[in-house]
Amino acid sequence: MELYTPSLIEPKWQAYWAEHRTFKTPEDPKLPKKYVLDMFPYPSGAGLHVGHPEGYTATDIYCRYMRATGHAVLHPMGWDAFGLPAEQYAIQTGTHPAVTTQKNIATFKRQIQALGLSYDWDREVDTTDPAYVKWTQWIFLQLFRRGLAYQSEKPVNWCPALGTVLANEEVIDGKSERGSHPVIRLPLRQWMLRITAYADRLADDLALVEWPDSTKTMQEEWIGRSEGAEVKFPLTDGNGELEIFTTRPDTLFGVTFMVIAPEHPYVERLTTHDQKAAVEAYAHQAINRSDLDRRAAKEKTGVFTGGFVINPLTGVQVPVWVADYVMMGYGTGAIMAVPGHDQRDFEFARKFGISVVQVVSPDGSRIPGEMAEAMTEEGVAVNSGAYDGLSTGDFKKQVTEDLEMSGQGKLRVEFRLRDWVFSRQRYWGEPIPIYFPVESDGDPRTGAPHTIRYDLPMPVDEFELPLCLPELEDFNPGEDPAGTLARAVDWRFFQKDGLWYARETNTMPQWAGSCWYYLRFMDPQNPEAAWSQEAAKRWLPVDLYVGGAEHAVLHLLYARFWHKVLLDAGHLNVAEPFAKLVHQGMILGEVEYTGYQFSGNFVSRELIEANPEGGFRHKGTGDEVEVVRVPEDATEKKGGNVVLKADSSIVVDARAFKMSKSRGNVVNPDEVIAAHGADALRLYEMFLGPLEATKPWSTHGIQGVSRFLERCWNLGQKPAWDVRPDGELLRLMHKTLRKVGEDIEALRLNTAISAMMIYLNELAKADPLPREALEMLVRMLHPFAPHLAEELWETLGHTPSLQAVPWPAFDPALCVDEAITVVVQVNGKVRGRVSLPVDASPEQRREAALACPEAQNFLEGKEIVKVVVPANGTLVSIVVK
RNA sequence: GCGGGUGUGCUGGAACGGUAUACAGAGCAGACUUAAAAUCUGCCGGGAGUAAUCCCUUGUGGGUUCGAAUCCCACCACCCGCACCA
Repeated sequence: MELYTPSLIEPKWQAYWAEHRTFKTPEDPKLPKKYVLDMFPYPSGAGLHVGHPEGYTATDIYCRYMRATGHAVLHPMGWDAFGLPAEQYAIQTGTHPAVTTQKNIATFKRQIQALGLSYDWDREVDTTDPAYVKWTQWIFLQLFRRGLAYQSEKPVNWCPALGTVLANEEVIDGKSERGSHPVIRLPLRQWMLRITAYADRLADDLALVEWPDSTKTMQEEWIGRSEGAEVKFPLTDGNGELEIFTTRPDTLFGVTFMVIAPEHPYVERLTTHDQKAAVEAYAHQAINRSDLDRRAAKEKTGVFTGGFVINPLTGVQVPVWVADYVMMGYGTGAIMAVPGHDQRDFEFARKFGISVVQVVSPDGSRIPGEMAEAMTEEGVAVNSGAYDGLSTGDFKKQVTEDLEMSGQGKLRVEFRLRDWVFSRQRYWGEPIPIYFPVESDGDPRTGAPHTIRYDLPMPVDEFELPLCLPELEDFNPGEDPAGTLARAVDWRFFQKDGLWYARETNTMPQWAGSCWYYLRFMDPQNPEAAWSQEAAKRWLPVDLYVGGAEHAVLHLLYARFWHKVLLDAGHLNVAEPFAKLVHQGMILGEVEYTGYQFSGNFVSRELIEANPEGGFRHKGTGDEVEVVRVPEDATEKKGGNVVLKADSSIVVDARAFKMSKSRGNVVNPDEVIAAHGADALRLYEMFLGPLEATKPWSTHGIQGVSRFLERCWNLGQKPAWDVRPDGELLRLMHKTLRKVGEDIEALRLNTAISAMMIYLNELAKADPLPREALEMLVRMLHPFAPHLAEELWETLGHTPSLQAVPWPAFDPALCVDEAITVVVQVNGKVRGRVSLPVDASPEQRREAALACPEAQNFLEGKEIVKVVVPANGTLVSIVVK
């Protein structure tokens, strides 16, 4: 008998599929379509990770099943290939990022192909390919023409030493996280995309898609729609008014002060002479604090401006303060403060001794004396003049109408979502296809004095696209905030009709390419357009999109935004790009056991706490303790804890961690394939648990599926006979067919595999082995372990490919057992079982249950109160007293 | 702090409100073998009992129900997201 040797059969079938274009997307328009998409990877230098094949295998199984059930399947793969690591590597080594990128793509592609994934490789796209960049830039121009791409001078964290803009997370105490270089808040010219113009539709249309609720919620919260009122508070000098936004206009009678952001344009106007020095010092200090610092501050800070405004409803003069808990970027950058009913305002009032007034009550009664805490819930108005007694909801509606009538306010909807900063001062990204006139006395390339008119952006003509990156020797960002490309003067400056122009030197962020790759896949080679109308009509929306939850907001929100813009521009026909979304869970490293030691002696887990400065310490003594790895076989489970075998009073930690290079717990798919084969890796990752769950990898666990595949192989080598399967085996075969099909459709791949294992266990006992029953196993196994299935199919005397064989149908009549076992419960406890024919009536079940001998002991001498016979249940419940 | 999720044998996990622990892994025992590996067979939540059998068990405590891992309430632990958003 031949041995199961994955290393022989897997390359054979991979070559067969490639040669025969087995997974080419069918053109036949009569077939129902399925567009199944994986989030394409960034081809990093580290190569594929076992996390990648998880989602890819799930969609592969789904696609192979869908092809076998008569669907035209579009299942493409490509590369999200612009990005920082290749550029960092270029800075260090001088290797052009394009070279590194192509090398990494080749590795990724080899690894993905070694998994036997059924992609239509004729549709491969690479975001760095000029033929792709051309259309990314074309989409940018669509945005620009529609006024959705604009420039702004937004203050950003600029680090001159590192020559780049840093994210807020990368700035600690005003210094760069790496190297502690000073970071300054610099207003830098940036390209922005007006995603806020689509905020409403991005929130509303979440109702149209079948996505995990958690992801929908995250997007909703990110967009942060809130309805409220804009209210105008006139300045006491009669010279204008301070506009605020509030979601609680019903608390207008409780306003005891106002707060404006340090950046607010009215700061100067409202500040009195006496307060000028204090306000200026505070504002200067606050503006230079990074957002992170501002957030980390526990205590409220602020300064009184000396100025007052008038409450439009009460006519009372209200003092105006400057405080950094109010931000310029949201609403109007100014608030009415109601300390009685807002936690932040309450804290501020407490600190600065401002009075607190109650204007909402749970039941209409007033709290005697000072309020001890802010009451933020809704209720009934008190202390609010003519509005007293109104519920919060009615009050809001009424007062908003009243303010609108008198021109003092109006309904307003605010979003937390901000416009998208779309430019990067980096090399390895798509150039933004914009140029500007240059006022110059000579050749600006040779240093002639010149002024770039950034206020007059001009789009590059479409026929000139793609606008490619210039060649550079040095990829270092340098000190010029205009970006790396500013140094490529021959590329940057050009002459047209005797006038000088300068190209935009910022590039697009990595998100750009991934915003529309699913569209290019529909028509990837089209030289005339980014995609054809026919392709869009045929394939959109994506029916199933599988990828990590880490993209829940950013990528998925950006892509939806571009999609809607392109829809409005008439290039698309469906409102949402991704009809159904599934996040595969993370695969963690192998479980690790860690103990804590102080001067060589183990200390039990419960005596340890995290040290605020990092590391761990003894709770009692405060001594720093050492974290040590403990081998698994030195531990055992006791009670709810894992303890040392040597000393069961020492509790240790047992948990799995995210795979990371630094932890050294990364599992390399190449090694797993070499040891067990791609089919085993595929099957193992699917068998591990539900697709969406976070699961730890276990080296032992792969043995189980490996054995299963081997047993399938061995069975396939045994002589099969042309006898019809019958009896229990036949019924099990049909039940398994049904379950496997249903489970694949619902992506419950772990339970589909266990159903096949059960079927195999039964099939292996059959003697003689019925050919049909064996062939069904091979056909069911095909989406999961395609190499093995193709090989067995050929061994059984069939012509490849198994992919062309339709999915076998099950017979519902054979999916039920011949006899049913009815469980007899007495007072909710199982007391016996009776066997009855399938078609036994409820009355027969009831009688049989009451006659059940084992149950008699529990019925004797008792009064039967009730007998429950559930409609389609295999159970009878007897209640006695 | 707010929002969401998860909690089941030694481990990964299974279970339309209806026989909890399917299917695997690890472990133990046996067969085959000179031996080991591989393979095959059996056992495998805890407790009591010679046994038939009984009692307990799905993070903890309540509730709804003939019946709860599943539904409801409170709490605990862990994970993820957001975090002065007016």
